[in-house]
Amino acid sequence: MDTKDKIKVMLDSLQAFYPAASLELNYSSAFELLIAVILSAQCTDARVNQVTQILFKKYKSPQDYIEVDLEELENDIRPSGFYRNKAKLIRGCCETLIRDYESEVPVNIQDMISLPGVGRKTAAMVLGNASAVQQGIAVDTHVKRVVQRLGISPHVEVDKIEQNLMRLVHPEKWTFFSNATILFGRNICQSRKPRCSECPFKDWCPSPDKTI
DNA sequence: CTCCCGATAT
DNA sequence: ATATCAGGAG
Repeated sequence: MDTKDKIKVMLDSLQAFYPAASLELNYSSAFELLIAVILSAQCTDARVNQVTQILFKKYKSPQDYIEVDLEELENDIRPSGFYRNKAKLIRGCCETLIRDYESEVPVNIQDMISLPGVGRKTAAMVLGNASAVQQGIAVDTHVKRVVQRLGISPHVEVDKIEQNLMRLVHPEKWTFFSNATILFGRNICQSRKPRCSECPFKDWCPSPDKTI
């Protein structure tokens, strides 16, 4: 089966499995999602939601994040891990939003990745889910693992994998593909103990039983 | 490439 | 004990 067919089969199955694939992060604006995605690095959604439930009541705007002491912000996001890094990134991000973007989250990917703490994965995820703008495919650890196992992209660099996927998937489906593949990677094609017997692609997957 | 960080699954 | 979890910066 060639790569194009794999993508086609994949999209069909994912539509059936996850007809309305969405994120499991809680947010009520592009700005909140931006903060949530920054916090989600190397951290589960459940924990991020736990943190943001309190955080979003206290911090409503970019200004709110730069007015408190850095230590206070660190303390407020501590359970998400990497809290010193993340606090600094959030501060820098909010400062840039205020200075260059009138406190609004940009709606194109070039502007997004200019923000401290925002790479293509975060940018694509925020744009696709909160701003309904599909300018990239969020290649996170799940998407990377799934497409590697399925033999869809030979690359190991996420940027190259993304470029590859953007050629293979119609732009209107970029966000769906990303969201659904992440769910699939979390629920079926897991990193540690993949549930290959339940996988709709087991007949042609070149990496049966967790070889990657 | 390393570092940042802590909780949880295995 | 150790690998991993919705990464990105230096």
